[in-house]
Amino acid sequence: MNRYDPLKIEQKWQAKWEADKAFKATEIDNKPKMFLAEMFPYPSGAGLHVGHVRNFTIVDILTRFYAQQGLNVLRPFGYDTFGLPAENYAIKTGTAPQAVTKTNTDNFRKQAKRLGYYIDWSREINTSDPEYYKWTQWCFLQLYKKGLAYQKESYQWWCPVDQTVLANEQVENGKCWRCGHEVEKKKMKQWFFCITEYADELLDNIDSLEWPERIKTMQKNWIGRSVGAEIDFKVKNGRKITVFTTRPDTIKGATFMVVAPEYSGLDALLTDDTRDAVLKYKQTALKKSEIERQENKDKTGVFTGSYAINPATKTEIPIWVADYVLASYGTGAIMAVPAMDDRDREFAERFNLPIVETELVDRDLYGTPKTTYRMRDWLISRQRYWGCPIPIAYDKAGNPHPIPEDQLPVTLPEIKDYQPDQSGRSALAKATDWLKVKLFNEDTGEMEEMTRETDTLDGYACSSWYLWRYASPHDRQAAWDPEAIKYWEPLDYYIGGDHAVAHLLYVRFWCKFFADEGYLPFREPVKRLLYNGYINAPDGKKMSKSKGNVIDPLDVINDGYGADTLRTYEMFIGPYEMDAVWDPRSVGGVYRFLNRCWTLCNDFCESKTNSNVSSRSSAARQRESKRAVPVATGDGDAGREENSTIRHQTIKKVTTDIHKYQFNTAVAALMEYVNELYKSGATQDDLITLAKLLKPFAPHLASEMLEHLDANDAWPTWDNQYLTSDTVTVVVQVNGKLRATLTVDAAALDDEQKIIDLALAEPKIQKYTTSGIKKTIFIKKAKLLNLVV
RNA sequence: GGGCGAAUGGCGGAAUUGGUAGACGCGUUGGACUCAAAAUCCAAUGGUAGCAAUACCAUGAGGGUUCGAUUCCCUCUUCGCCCACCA
Repeated sequence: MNRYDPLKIEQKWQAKWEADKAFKATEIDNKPKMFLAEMFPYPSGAGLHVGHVRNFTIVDILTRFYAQQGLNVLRPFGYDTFGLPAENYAIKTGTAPQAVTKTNTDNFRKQAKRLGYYIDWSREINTSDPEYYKWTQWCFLQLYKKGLAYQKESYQWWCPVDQTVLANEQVENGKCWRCGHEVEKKKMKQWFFCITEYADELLDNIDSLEWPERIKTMQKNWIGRSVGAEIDFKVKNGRKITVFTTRPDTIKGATFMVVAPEYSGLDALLTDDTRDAVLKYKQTALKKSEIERQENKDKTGVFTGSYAINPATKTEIPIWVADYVLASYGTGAIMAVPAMDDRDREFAERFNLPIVETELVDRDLYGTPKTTYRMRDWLISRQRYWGCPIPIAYDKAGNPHPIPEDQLPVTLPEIKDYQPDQSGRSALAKATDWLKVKLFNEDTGEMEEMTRETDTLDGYACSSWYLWRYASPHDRQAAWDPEAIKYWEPLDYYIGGDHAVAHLLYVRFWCKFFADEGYLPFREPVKRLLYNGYINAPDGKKMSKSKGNVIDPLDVINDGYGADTLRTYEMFIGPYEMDAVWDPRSVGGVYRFLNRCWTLCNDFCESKTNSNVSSRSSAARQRESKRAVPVATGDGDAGREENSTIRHQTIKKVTTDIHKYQFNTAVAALMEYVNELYKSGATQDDLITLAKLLKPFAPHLASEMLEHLDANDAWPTWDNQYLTSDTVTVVVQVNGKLRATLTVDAAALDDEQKIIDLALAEPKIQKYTTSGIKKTIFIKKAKLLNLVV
């Protein structure tokens, strides 16, 4: 007898898949397509972790499920390789990020193959490959041409450790998302993408997406649309202050105004008496870290010395400066209505400002309707080396000029010292030869030596279009091929457990932009999004190197469990969208299940061979009769009809569960099936069905079984006629409590009176019905009778 | 402070257009096989009482609707996530 040897089986099939290029998608086909992808990983030096395996396995199950159903499936793979970890490693060790990236992607590829994933390896992409980032730069230039990539000088989040600015989305609780250090505000000229241009559409389309509600809500919160009005307040010195408010109807209660410390018109409001105090306040406010602002919400502020006229009441109201008003939201100035707004009231009470009850006026009486958003434009400059160079150069006057498209890519120069220079610029500033570029200056009409931009693009820019690159990953003529796009896109399934807001918002933004430019025939890039939960360590805590509680998936495989057990276990661990805790002992349970599948198949094949040999020794026969696993053979076998029911039940359960992404209960159904086959004996049909249903989860073992059984992997279908049985169990309740069950012919369900009579004939029921029956309730669908006494 | 979600045996989790609560797995206990162990196989396994049939209790707590509630409604507790001085 052959033991289940996962390592041997998996090696065999992985070699075969590799040699056959088994998972290559058909380019463009008449067949219906199915395009699936995980959120491509950042290939760290540590290799795949169990979270990757959970994510990739969900994609793999759906991919294989649809492949077995005969669809033309595309499941490519890629690496998000630009970013700080590789660069910081380069600074520390002097190893080029290019080399580190090569090592890490090679390792990721090897490990993904070791897990048996259905990946079209001919479509691998890598964001730091010049062939790829050439087109990232092309995308930038399209946005630039339309004025949606622009430069602006303003206060930005700056991480002093990583020496770079950060997008709003990359500041978490006042700290850098990468290194965790507190961020500061720094006034800098930076590049932005004008995502706010699409704010309304990004918000309005959310409801139409087949995405988890949680993610949709997070995106809505992030965009944060407020509908209100802008109102001009005349200042006594002849200027005006425009405020944004969602409650223009409360204007009569506006008893003072407040501007942010960074408010651009602040200086003009100051008087000689107030100037020193206000400037001192401004300085303190700018130095305050985000953390400090969050911890101390006591209102602070100072009077500017100026007054404005409330256009509704015509009264003079004082203008204050306070840091509870944000420069970056609305106009950076507010009308304060302490009678209506808690923050204004708190401020008024703190500084003894008047609070007057207000009667409401018509919303449009004093202002013009205006909508603002919480979302800001996307800051894309990074003062780092290991990123996609921004294809811009500056002339002598400092004006930016785009690098012509035919000169792309602007490749990263190879350098020796990756440390950013101390002036707040990336290490690229030190690549003196690379910095110089001769370009035609359209302003002067002459060729001119210009200086390249030394900022690189936020990594999120590189991942904002890779889903379209997958359609034609090696296209040298264009970022993506319109014909391939038309066939494959949009993405049918996108699966991940991170990037709920930033990445998923950016991809949607670029999609709408390129749709407007005529490059994409759709406005939403991702039809269905699945968001899987984390896997925590056996101690219930988050896995981390420092805590020493990391489970390495490759260790699990190499300990002898194999990839099939690892994959199936991670699906069985719980609902895919919930966080889960790794339980080493439960891994063994899944291994036992696969072992039982193997044993059933192996015993069946052996007994089939043996039954053709008439000269079996009686000892061999005796040995066999002691074996606990019965094997049903031949069409006339008694177990056959019985198995048809559970076989078809299992097909239905597994198929519908996969459609509902309930992978854990699909595995449970397969376990039940195997348990039943152990009891009643397995026919060839049973085993083929089992292998086919098992294949998305444990593809190596299932392939081996199908080979032994001489069968293909076409997804089985169920026949409803096998799902009904001749007899049914009817539940009999008294006052809603289970008191007895009846076994009756299925036909009897149509005869309510007969069921009642049968129930009343039961001694167990009679015990409870001596006082007479008030009412009977029979639910045919639930096969349930309730007697009310 | 606002929003969303969750709470079921010793553990992970099943089951909801309201209809047999605890599928499946882990763990535990007993047994078979073995010189022995591992592996494998079989059986039992929510709690309390009982030899048993069985009875009562039980889905975070308390109310409500209903013939019937893990499922629907109200109040509360705890935990998780998101947003948070956004005018």
